[in-house]
Amino acid sequence: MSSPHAVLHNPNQNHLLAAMQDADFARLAPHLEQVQMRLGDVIYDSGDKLHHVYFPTTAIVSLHYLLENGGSSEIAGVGNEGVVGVSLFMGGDSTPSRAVVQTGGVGYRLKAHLLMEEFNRAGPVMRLLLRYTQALLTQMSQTAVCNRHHTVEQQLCRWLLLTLDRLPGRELTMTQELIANMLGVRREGVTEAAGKLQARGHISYRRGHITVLDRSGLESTTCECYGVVKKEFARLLSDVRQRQA
Amino acid sequence: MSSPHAVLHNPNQNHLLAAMQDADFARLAPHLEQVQMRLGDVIYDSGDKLHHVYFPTTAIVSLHYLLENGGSSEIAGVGNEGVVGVSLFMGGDSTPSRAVVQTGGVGYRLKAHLLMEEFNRAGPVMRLLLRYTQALLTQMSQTAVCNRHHTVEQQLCRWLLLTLDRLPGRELTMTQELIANMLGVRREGVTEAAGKLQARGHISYRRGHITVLDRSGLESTTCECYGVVKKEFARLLSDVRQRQA
DNA sequence: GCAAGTCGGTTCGGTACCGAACAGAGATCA
DNA sequence: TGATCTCTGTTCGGTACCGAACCGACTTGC
Repeated sequence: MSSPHAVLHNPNQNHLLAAMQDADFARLAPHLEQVQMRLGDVIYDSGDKLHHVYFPTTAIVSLHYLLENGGSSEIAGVGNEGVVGVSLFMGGDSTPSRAVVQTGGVGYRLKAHLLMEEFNRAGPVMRLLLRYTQALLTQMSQTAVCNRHHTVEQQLCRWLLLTLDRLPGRELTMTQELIANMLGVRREGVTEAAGKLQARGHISYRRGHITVLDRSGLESTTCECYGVVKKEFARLLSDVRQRQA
Repeated sequence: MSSPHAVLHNPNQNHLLAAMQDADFARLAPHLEQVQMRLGDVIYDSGDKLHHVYFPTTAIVSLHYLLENGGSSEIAGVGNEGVVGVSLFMGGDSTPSRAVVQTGGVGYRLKAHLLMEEFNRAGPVMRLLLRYTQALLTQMSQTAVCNRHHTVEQQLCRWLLLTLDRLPGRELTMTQELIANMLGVRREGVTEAAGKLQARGHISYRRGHITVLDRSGLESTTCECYGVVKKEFARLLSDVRQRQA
């Protein structure tokens, strides 16, 4: 913490790390390694053995699945509310999915065996990580239902809101092509949906930059899935104490 | 185990129970309560506090999500390979989903606080349950991707195969209407897909009874999702020791 | 053996999304 | 300034699935 910029990037910007009790955090802190996570970086690929877990602060990571025929879909997203690599402590060393950086930024990583040592104390840190995993599980199942039943426009709103919640401002850097990959639809579908949202004054965008003008407009257009996920995250992780940076 | 039928219904028919070490199982066994699980029974509903966990042996339970507009989808299925109620030990007392009996049969239930006592020993039982949850997580994410990218026919094959794997014979008692609810599609879609499968000689059916005639035919028609889920379950739960009944 | 209920087959029009292709506008860099 | 690349807008035909409706066949129970 001797860097003059330490206050700008701090592990406590990650909600899980901030929620740990001081004694627990103190054990881990010396081993937290700040990493730049660049757009497109593959944190781990399908079947990879995990060597680290990542606690994003300003970065956002997308958990993806790539099909044999080239199609893909986002299964869940992980930002400063969570951790990338839950399969490590769940006991499978790997998953059939892939984790890609969706919004560049900073995160903190921890060597796998150090996290496992902490997890195996079977104390508050373990319970926190399991509660987070439960919330992740809700996000995944909601995605499954949403993919089946809701329109591209609704899903786009859901995705924008979930992403916005993980960012400080109200602008996101993201092309329609990339969003299409996330949602598992064609780019044209995103263009059309985004066009409608812009026409209604909910967002404005230009070449890879989307600005949310009317958040409540998005909330009224999206499906119930956004609210369910948010509520479940709040329910499961609300009681956590937040250490200040 | 004094009943003459004890050998017909035994907790060890559930793979998780059978995989426990003798000492662990011995602690739980006296508290395992055999229950008849009837088609349509709601094990728990969205938001319900869990009082028991259920280890199905011959029954199959479907984890469902019911949308505001009446639509629904299966998120995952649980048979003799698993346990219903993972959110208990994951630390949320409830989930936003619902668990419904999809195929009637027998299961064994355990009071919530007894499972938690065992889980909190942080030993092999905990690790087993977490590994199972990881496999469940794979099933859910695969469902999400499958819903987006694959045809009703492929998904029907996936569903038939996964259900078949949990049953002793090759016949399942299930109307097309119920299957449609599982997959989150219209009944007509299931009728059409099932008709094609029957025309090709893969299955035959009549009024609520489906017989699989050519398993490998289904396997060649289904999408990759079936294989991924099966492989992941095998990978995560293969090393378990099976106690004989 | 008849009535009532359940299950499966079929049809029709409508629509959301796909796949491919192309055009223009903004960015980037020589 | 012009060449090139990326990102967005638009079009066209095709298709998988939806929503509603209806009918026949089988099952069950009186």
